[in-house]
Amino acid sequence: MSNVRSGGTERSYHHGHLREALVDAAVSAARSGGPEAVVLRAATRKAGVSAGAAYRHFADRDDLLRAVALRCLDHMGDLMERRLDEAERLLGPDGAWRQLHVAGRAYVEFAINEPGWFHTAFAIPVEAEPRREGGNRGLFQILVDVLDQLVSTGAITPEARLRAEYVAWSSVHGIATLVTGGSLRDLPPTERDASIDRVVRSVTFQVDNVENLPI
Amino acid sequence: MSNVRSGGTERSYHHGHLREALVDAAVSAARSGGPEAVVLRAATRKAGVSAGAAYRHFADRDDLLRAVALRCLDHMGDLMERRLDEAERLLGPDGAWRQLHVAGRAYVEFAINEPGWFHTAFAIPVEAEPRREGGNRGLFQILVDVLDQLVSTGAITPEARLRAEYVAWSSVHGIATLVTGGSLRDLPPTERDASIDRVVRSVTFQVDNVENLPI
DNA sequence: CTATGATGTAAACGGTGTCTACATTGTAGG
DNA sequence: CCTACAATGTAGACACCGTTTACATCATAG
Repeated sequence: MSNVRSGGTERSYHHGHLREALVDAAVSAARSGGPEAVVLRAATRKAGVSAGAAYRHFADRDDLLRAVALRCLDHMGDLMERRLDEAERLLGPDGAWRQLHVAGRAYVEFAINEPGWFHTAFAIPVEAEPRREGGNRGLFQILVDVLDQLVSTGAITPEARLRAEYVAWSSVHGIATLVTGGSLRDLPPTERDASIDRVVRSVTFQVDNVENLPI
Repeated sequence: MSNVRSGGTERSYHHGHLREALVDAAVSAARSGGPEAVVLRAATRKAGVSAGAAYRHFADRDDLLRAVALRCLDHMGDLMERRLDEAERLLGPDGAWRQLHVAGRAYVEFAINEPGWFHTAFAIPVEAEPRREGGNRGLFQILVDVLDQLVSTGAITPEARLRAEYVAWSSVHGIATLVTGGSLRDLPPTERDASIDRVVRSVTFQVDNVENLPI
């Protein structure tokens, strides 16, 4: 069990932490190259192990990709938790609205600063809600909590709360994907940021209003 | 020039319409398999031609993928034009709002009925606005036109028009990707449809309101 | 009718995911 | 303490992929 000495490259026949080593390598590759950069053989090479060894820990490439996607989602959740913590915590409806806004901005911030990880996070479907390893609640749960607070502070009615997660998530996820590699990928940065701001702000109206449709 | 007789499989040394044949094959594969199913060698095989022949018409695989993506975007534009034509054409603001709604629904309808094509359409960046081959205006232009009508009919103010394409597109594109293969991929169909409806309807408020933000 | 450019072929290269038969090792039970 | 077994890693193969190169065939302009 004591073969992976930090500082020495020697290792016995068994690696010891191969699974993590493979995920580490793949996550690092995905950071710059996105999901396409998650390649089994490259990961085993970086871990100093033969190609077949990977199959002792993953069923196939998609299985590795899923593990990598989970890590990316974790990083994303971490940033969102951090941004929510940093935001001064107003009480009442204004505070709840502010949280929704901060969460949305953090989502897009992550996508822009870590496009490789962002695209990898959504490159493959991942089980509904596998137990979080890290300390964060997970993207969807964060959103749910924020929206619930909107109701409990009286900012919106329970009717408006219905399916509000889909509405909010769609907007933010949409602008994030369009702006990072999507059709809006080469908007001038200032125009890009203004658009993001406009979208994130407009989520308010999507969530708030629920009647009086002109159609 | 007369070697590809419909009905006979014989063909002379030169194919005649190889480029189109390759795109056809790849588009057909993408329909069921998405962008991953666009593979050069498979396309050449289906066209009855050697692998290298593809490089007389495409610089590399991505070049073929781009051509396929263009065709997918075309199909998408066709559906949207059709749905807009079918919708009874009210005059004034109500008609303009209705057009926006119909366009949004058609976008998501295409994504759900042709997920392979939908994902392929956005799998690779395609030049800003390459001249449309087909009869349709292209996704972005359709959206722009619809939004412009919102202004000209007095449905919204010119200030609300600013960057409205990003707002509307984000919502619709977001729900479309989340629901087809994304994190919302296995929502029960009725819940899924209700969510889509909620999102598309809420675009109205995003576009309409532009002030009085609670934050 | 012939030279030339366009188009297709054959064969090879390195890379990939995946499988199978085998080698090594940690460890639980005698 | 030893040994059988389960876990883990290796070597080598297979089929497939994208891409390149040298060559073959053909349509057509002059």
